[in-house]
Amino acid sequence: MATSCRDYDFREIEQHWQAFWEKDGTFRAEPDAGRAPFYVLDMFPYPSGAGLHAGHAENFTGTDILGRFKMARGYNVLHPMGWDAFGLPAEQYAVKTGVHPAETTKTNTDNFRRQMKALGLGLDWSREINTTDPGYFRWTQWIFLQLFKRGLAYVDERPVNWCPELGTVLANEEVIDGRSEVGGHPVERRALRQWVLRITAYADRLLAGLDEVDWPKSTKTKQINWIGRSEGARVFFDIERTDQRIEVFTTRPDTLFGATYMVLAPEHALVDAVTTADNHAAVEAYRKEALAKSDLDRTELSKEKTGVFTGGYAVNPVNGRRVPVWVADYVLGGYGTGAIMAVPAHDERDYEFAMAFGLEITPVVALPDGSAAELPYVDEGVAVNSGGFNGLTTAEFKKAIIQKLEAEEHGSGSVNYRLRDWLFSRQRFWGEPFPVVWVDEAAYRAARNAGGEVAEWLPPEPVVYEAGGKRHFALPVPFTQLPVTLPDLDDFKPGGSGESPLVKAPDWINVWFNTATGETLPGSEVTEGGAWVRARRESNTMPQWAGSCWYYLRYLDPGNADAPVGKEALGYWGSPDLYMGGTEHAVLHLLYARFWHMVLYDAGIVTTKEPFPKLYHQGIILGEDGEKMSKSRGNTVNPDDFLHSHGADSFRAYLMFMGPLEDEKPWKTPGLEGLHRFLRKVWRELAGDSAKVTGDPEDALETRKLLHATIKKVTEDCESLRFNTALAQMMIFMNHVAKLDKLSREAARAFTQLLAPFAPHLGEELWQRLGGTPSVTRAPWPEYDPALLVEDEVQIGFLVNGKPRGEAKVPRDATQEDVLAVAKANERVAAFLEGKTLRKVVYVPGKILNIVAN
RNA sequence: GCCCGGGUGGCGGAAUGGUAGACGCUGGAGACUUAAAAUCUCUUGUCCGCAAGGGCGUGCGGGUUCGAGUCCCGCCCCGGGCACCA
Repeated sequence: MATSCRDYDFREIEQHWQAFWEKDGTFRAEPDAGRAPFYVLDMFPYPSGAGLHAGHAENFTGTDILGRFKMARGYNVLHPMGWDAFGLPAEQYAVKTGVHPAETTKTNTDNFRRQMKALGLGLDWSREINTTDPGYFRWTQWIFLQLFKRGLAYVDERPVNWCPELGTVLANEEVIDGRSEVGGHPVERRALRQWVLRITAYADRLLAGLDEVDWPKSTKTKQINWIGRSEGARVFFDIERTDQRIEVFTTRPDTLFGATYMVLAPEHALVDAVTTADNHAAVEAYRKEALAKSDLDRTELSKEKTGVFTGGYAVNPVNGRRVPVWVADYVLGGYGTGAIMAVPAHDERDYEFAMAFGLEITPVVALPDGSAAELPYVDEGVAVNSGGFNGLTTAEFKKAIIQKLEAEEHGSGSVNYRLRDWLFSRQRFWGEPFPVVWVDEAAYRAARNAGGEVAEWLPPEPVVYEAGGKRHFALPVPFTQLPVTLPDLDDFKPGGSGESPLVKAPDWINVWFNTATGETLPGSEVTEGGAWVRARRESNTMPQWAGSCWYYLRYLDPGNADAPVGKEALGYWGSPDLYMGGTEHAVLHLLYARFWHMVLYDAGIVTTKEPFPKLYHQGIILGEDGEKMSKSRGNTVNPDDFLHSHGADSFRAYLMFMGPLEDEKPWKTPGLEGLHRFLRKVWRELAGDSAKVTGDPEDALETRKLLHATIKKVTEDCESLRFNTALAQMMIFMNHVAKLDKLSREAARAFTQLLAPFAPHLGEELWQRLGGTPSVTRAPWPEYDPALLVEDEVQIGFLVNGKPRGEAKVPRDATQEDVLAVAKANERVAAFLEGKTLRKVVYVPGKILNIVAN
């Protein structure tokens, strides 16, 4: 039943059809072998307290239009939604107010869901997922076990932002200019035990896979740069008077003869071994100072190079020269080997350092023509001062020197990555607990020897850390014991020692653990011996990225209790046909998710190498002032306001009409009013009291032609997500209809179908009023008749020497001679040709005739 | 500094190498109305001109082409990412 409103009462219409979709189950998706699947996926939102913002609305409207369009084209469309609901804001709110993060999450997701329904999004709510739901994170933990078992998860001491005043670790975004965002307390670097995932083991696959996906070029480039593969060589330099050697990575092994000193990063393990007694105090002081600096300070204060001589020397393996070893913070501990051979003649940083400290500079590369280059010269050239290698080009030299190094066991060809392993733990409450307990060595051996559930998930090498003179061994909480849920807490303040608030639940953190079955009991219970050992749970939680790394799989089979996703569901739906979201996730989320997908591929869970074959970014919507929306600027756009004042259909249509979906563009409320006017006009022409659709007249040829041109344009534009030009074409059609006295029912229905994905409520209402059966999304999409798009007469522009001088309609198949005759007869053209000799004529049928004359 | 995008009317934007500015907004003039709203009509790049029409115009400078917003070379500016990555 349509509504009975006489005017375009969008409030009544929108409510009515939202209720219909819910009752009808219009967007419920079930596998159907008879229909081709189409899976359209949005980056699921973090349900913040602020509610849906304009960017969300743009993102979800775009995918909704595509989904509805594909439904009408006969596809079985899956368009699901869910919540990336673990994360910092809910926890911070809990610390402040005592409200449990789960409660905040519930409130916020309810609000988001309400807003999405009010936007008229055709989503399958039966598949809604939430990363904080134990039924969901049970599988997040299971995937962690897969990583753990494969040796891809390990623990390491890593520096974090530690705020002594707050007694907590801070995320980078909580630190502003070296002080805590809350309270402005000083923040320092402090090494804490962390879980790390070995993403670097997949660096080459992550790089190679980019060739196989249809992604925006800029996003691929960002990932390529982030992975940062570089080819070069590892070279060993023996340290004088010790049996140790320093390993360096260089992309320019051809400059080895120019290595006149070496630099170790302050955190390098061999600093003590190299440093002589005389220099010990100075080196130690420098080291302390450097390590206290944050990454930011270390790079920002880097205008002048600093460093200190260790007093030690190493030996250049190619020429036996003694080279002094320095410590300087311009060498990064985390990249390469944390040590470099310095070639000041051919590296700007080394040059600057050598100049500052008066170190030797030996040029070993000359310009390609053999003449001396101005230093520092960092490009390729020909070798000089390089013994038997003189005269070789850079490329030849690289090959030759790597052979020599390998033969003499002083080095080898090598590949290095900028990509670091993924720091995977957070000292927070509101995240997935790790399915891990810590035990002593005896318990570890017991679990290993028991060969039970626990042993099944153990990695080949134990994961171990040392503290308080003891070694702690990680045991997996096996799959059968998942999920490991969060304990009840009413105080979410940090633990104070740098540990998460979870340590405040003594019976949760300290447990009895069964080394055979993996069962746990509260530590305070009296437990019999046998396989039961004392254990301490991992107190860290996983980062927010974890839940979002695999949610696209869970949508396919959200209720499955036996697997993260069933083979059948995965086989039917496959990968998302389109993944839409903002560019802010171009690197991290999309890289982490690809990494997990590859691990799941190796584990035989998924059958595709890449999770997201086609990716699209919607552009940022700026405030009315052309600046980024922000509360402090007061230029935010709240969808709720406009849904109420202009309606969801107008809001959606305007969002799509603003410009290309992927472009950054400013919001303009008068523009929204324009689209609202357009929809009102559609109502007036097709459904209002003065509607044109009465009786059933035959449309004039011109109207039919325009309708079919519109069907073609809208169809093609929907396929390629050019929604702005699709709407422009629909406006052209309506402008034409406005001039008519009557319009056929058939044409009105076809137009309604074209409009329906954009303005779905109005679409359903008109569709029913025009005699259709809801939902309009189930009616087959209109086809255009190509014969109607062929014009008998075409407009030709006349150009004289490339400048437009007139135009005329000519028969479609007119010859160049015919058209030239018409052009010459044109007054303006004739005037420009007067007194000139015709040199050349270019005729492009249907477009232009260019007469070249002088 | 390096790597990506992008510069078109008053504004958002449109244009397979083929008549630049579709469509929308804004502004101006008018119609309808007692009035307003709504709606409709005309107009709206710039300069010259009463007009017909003409000159100039897609960040700047060159080039290719019968023809360039579109392709090539060199700059400038804006946005984003990375940033001592050896």
